[in-house]
Amino acid sequence: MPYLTDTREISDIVSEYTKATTLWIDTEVAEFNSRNARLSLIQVLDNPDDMSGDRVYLLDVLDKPSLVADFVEQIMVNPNIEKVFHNASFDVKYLGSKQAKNITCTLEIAKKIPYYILPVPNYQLQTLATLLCNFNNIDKQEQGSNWAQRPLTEEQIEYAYLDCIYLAQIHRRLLELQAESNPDPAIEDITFLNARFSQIEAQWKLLNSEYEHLQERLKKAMQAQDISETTLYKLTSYDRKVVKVQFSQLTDLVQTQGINLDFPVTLTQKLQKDLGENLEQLSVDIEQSTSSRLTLKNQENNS
DNA sequence: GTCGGGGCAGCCAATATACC
DNA sequence: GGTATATTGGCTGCCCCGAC
Repeated sequence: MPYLTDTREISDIVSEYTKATTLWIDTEVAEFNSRNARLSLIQVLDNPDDMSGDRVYLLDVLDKPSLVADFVEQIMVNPNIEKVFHNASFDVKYLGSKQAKNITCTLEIAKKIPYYILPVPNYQLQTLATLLCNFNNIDKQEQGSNWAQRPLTEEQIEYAYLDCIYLAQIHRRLLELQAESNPDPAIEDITFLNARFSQIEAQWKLLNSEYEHLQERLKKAMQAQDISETTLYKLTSYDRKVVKVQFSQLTDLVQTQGINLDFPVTLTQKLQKDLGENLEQLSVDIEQSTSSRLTLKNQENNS
């Protein structure tokens, strides 16, 4: 886990990375909760098979904006290099934001995989590393540590390089699960899907009806007994506000005040009926769409 | 043909979740 | 604490279906 602080050495390795096709990247941000938030470290792994950490380079970029700009220009903006992050939007915000191209986010991949294929309580890097890749004893205490201090502690450096290792391993497993959860519809086994779907539908109806019923009963009971929290659940409520005005009053105001206000209004079937033949005087925009649904066939006709 | 209920989808505001 | 995105729950519109 080479830890580079020398500007020249960092520039050299960044130049090397321009030849890569995929990089697994994490960052540490100093004073993240202030207006002075700035990059402290950029950790880069260029070989996902490395578990030793030898291929994870820690680039110390604290208060070296020209190095960060160089990294953005050579790596982040380059569409030929895939950059893999966990919760990419957070890191990318400090690394070129919208200019960044070819970004992969393991958090987004994970969330798109159905729960039954990836049953995890949350999608934190630590959780995925433990449950998906069998890493144990992961310490996330350093996450909130002082990344503005120099020198960094051994624990901070250890934490920083391990995150890249976890990231690459999680990414690999997620790609496998993603492939499993996205079969080509053209070659799916419809007989199998029919059987499995009808099999779990019966169980689902039974379980779901109890689930929804219990949820309603629990909510009502907690409200009635004025209990906002149990050992397992908390009940929150909020006031919603909907502001309404008569359509005629709104149009009058817009006309008399000369307000620039124009937007499409959905003409519901009722409105269309109310407008009658007047509808023909309007240049309406019609959006067509097709929706499909699956219904159980009548079992009597099915025999 | 009309009416009403149920299922589904879309919209919106509030809230939760990731990261450091 | 900042920020982007997803989720949740209420509301509404639309369609289908059964009853009359």
